Amino acid sequence: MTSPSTFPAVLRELLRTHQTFLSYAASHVHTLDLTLPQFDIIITLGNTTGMTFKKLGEKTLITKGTLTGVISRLEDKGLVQRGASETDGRSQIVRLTAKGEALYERTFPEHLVFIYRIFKDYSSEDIATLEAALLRLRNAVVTARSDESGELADKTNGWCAKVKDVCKHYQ
Amino acid sequence: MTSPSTFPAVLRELLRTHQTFLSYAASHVHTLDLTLPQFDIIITLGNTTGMTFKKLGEKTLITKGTLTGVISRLEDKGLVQRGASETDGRSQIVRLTAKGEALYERTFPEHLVFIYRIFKDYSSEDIATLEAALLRLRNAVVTARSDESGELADKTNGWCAKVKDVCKHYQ
DNA sequence: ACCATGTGGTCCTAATTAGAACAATATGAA
DNA sequence: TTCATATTGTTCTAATTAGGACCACATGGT
Repeated sequence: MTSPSTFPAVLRELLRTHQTFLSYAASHVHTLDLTLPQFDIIITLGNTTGMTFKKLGEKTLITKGTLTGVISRLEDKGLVQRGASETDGRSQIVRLTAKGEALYERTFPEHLVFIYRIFKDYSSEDIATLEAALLRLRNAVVTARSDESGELADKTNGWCAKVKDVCKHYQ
Repeated sequence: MTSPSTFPAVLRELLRTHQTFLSYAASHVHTLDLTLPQFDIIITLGNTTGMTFKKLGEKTLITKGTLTGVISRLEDKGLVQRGASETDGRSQIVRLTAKGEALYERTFPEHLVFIYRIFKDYSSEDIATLEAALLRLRNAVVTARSDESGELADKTNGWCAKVKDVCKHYQ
């Protein structure tokens, strides 16, 4: 428990940090004439014999509807190629082309170094701690989401009045 | 310093946590027939006499180009209104309308409770720790970004070979 | 074999996003 | 004042995003 006026701050910070990091990563990726999701696909497919749309979406956190477009654009650039799955008639296997593989080999280490600079002053424990803190927050969200069904209406009615006062002073 | 194979994991976790949280928050906001950025504007404008586009963009982390569209859509819904600034001929002041104010009063406490459920098992220190960890990461990104100019080319060349080996085993 | 149900990808829409170009206004130096 | 420069908000474009509808194929039970 904490004072209600403080907890949204941590979420703002989550958004801010997320945005700052993405902007940093993008500044490098854009020099390769790729968008961040596109490069994410290249990285995920690197050193791999290919992957289903479903698995690719799970790894990169890209929704299937979006994924179709991203892959198509990479296909237009000649970096990836689609192929039919041999075991499942519905599935498409996405692979890097030779050109895509070459791009990966050439740019991924560079990108890794670029990202690595962020953690210059981090110890192993620092990173582990940060990751654990993020994981905990994510699990807390998942828990809240699963608790949501039905209970919310009951519990919040009592709280609303109390929180309403706090809102006046928020910000 | 840490093993290079581990640090991208923490960034993946940042993206995953961010996405999970946004999806949770959106599940509530969508019941109000608003998008997340739209509701963010309503919240930011609540209990306020209005705000410049610039300030609104800084608070909500929405780029000015995007902001114009978001505000226009909220204007169409009759929730906000634009007005000229009296001190600066370039500025537009965005305000909640009476309808927008009413929506804010009615839904913000509800939303706060909804978000609050996430931190059910967090102590004050837990939240402070999390926020500090995020802030530190953000500052680390900012530092890396400002160190970037010129130095990168020199330093990375030596590292690339070393990192290249690691990449083989990554994932 | 047949059918109900579920799953994998594609397509569509409305909205957001970053980035760049642009017009109008402000600001400060000469 | 006058001019160079910076800032504010709008507009435009290409890409991403979530969500839903849809089709083709899989799977399991009968």
